[in-house]
Amino acid sequence: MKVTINDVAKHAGVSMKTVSRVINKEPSVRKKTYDIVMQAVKELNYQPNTAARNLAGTSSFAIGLVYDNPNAYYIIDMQNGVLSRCKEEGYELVIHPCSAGDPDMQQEIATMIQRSRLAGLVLTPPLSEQKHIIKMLDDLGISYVRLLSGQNTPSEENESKESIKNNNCIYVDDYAAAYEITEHLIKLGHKTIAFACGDAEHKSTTERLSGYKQALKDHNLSYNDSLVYEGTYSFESGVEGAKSLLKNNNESGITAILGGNDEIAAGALFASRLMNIAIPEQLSISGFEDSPFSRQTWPKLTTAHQANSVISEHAARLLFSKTRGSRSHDKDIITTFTPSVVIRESTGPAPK
Amino acid sequence: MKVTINDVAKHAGVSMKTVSRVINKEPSVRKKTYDIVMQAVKELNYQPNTAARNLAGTSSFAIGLVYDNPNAYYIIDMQNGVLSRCKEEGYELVIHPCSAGDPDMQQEIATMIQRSRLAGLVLTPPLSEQKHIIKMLDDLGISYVRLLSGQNTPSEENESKESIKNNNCIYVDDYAAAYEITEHLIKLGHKTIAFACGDAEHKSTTERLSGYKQALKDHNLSYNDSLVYEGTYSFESGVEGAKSLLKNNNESGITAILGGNDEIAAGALFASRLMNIAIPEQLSISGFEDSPFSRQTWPKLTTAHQANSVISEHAARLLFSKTRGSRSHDKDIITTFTPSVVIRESTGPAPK
DNA sequence: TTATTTTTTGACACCGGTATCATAAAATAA
DNA sequence: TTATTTTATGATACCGGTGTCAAAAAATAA
Repeated sequence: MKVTINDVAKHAGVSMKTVSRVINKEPSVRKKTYDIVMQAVKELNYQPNTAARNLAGTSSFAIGLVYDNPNAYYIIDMQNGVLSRCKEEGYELVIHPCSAGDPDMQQEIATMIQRSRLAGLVLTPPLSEQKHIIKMLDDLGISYVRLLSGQNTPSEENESKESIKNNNCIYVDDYAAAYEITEHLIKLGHKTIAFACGDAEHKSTTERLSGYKQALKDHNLSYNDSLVYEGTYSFESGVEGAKSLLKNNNESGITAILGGNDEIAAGALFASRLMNIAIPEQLSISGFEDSPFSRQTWPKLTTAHQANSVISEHAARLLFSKTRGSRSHDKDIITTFTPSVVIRESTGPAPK
Repeated sequence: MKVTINDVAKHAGVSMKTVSRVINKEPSVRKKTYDIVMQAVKELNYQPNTAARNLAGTSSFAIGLVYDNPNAYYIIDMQNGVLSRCKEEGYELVIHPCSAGDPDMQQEIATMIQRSRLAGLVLTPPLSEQKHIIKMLDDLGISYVRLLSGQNTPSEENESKESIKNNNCIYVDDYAAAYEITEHLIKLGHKTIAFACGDAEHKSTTERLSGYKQALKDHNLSYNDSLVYEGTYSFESGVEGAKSLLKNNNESGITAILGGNDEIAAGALFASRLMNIAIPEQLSISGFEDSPFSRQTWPKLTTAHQANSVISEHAARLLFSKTRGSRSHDKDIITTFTPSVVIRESTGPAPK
């Protein structure tokens, strides 16, 4: 019934260690031997037992994906990207949702690592941005890859002496994307552009805000605190944000709202409906992320496309390249992604 | 650094087998011994190594969740529900997205089971409804739990002689829910109610359709094929469905559309906007599932609430109850869930 | 050809638990 | 109290691989 490495060895007429070498693609196995073994593997349909490998080996064949993010689309994309890489490498994925609020989250993560003997971890924001988590992982001596908002400029991480290494990060350049999308609005003639931010604890929030500010500056538009609504990355926050920004019959004269993400934008859209404001005729609204969401609102959202599953796949690549010998070529790993603007129907020329 | 069962045994002054008994809650351990061991476990912060347990034991400490469903909200809920139970029981979860189209999906699932020595599987629709999958699992002799649309009536599964057992299913009574939601519309005075269906391969589609039909019948409304649009469980299908149903300036005189799920309903909403139809004044639209989605449309969707994470948690319970001794009390397991109507703003009295 | 180096292969001890079955201790019966 | 039954505990052989290191084979040098 179940085929073990010994069966394969016998079938191929070699020792089990040789089979082990073959399935692990270790060097110094003669081509001929390799072929014979692979043949046997195929004929018997051998599947190495993960538990045994994990137990015997120094590093296990499983990595973890830790997230604290309520955005289902985002999470699914992350999972799928990492998963596809895992499959490629014959690894298992242990998913671990958690909530930052939880006081024993750290303990929980540590427990998970120990129990499953994880070879590494992929961390998504905002967890990836929390120093105490990083510190814990460093102390544990486990390798990990962080998904981060920002650019890959070492100087920026000025965490002084004990500087957190930045060769294990995948960056999403939210700054550039926000700049681009703001510029898009400016080019449409908008002069009073508001920004409905996401959670302050996400670095992406400040990155996107900076890009927005810089774009305004570069186009000689003045920045105004009152045009920034500090909320969270949620639909509800988008609703509240829009209401707040457009209060008193839009006394600020806002003609465009940049949403911190698609959900915020959708919320703003919703609020606009409540207030009887026509989109995009009276008000332009743009999102961020290009989740399926953005195609299901009315009107469809202009947004910045972020290829989450690709990003997470590269995160996994990076992790594997550090974990085992660099089986996957480091050269193929992209470490900085810049979302690109996707123009749909929620933005249009500024009203007269 | 890492604590093994032997360390605990030494610390507690017992044999490692006794420790094993304690952590597995096996009977016949004296209370006193139990306490001593638990004390040691705590003091050393011992975490049993999953790989070792999987390898040594007859059944492993991991279950799998297999799904082929593009609905992110649904999947996340499923995962979280199962995961919470796994945590409780000290199991790992291996997630496995797959696509029914894939010809070697069966092989893939078999491989996964073998590699990870899974103790069991939770199957979500539509996979849970595919006979060849079930057959394969039966042949493999692996235990599994199916999430199914329907009621727990043995007679219904008339798969003849080799009758598939139905003591390993969790049912969602879509029939009853559809009946209820249709009745809601009827009571609002609607007489021409259309139904935009989901995928034919989902049993939920036929269940919901039956409920809809029965409600019409019980209220002396005639059923009409032309009022049923056969689509898929997607936003786009909702758009197309509504367009098709309301064609020629709504020649059929439809006053309400029942969406097969929330996405379809959202799509129908979208289409209505395109056609300048006011919701709910001119047309009522209802969804199904109560995903976060349904609260983020304009107007918010009347729908049938389905507690996916609770459902999947019970699926996991059921699986565990079959896998190991019934540590969790079977009595606590709910095997049939009936979604309940949630009334929001997308439905209203039928227009004159 | 033989000696030497390098490459390929294999024997065997683990990894950290669980399963089995024998043994010791406690409970009950005589 | 002693014999008998029941219950709690321990000794030890695995589970299916990987890591180490030594032996065998092949390649190269002498």
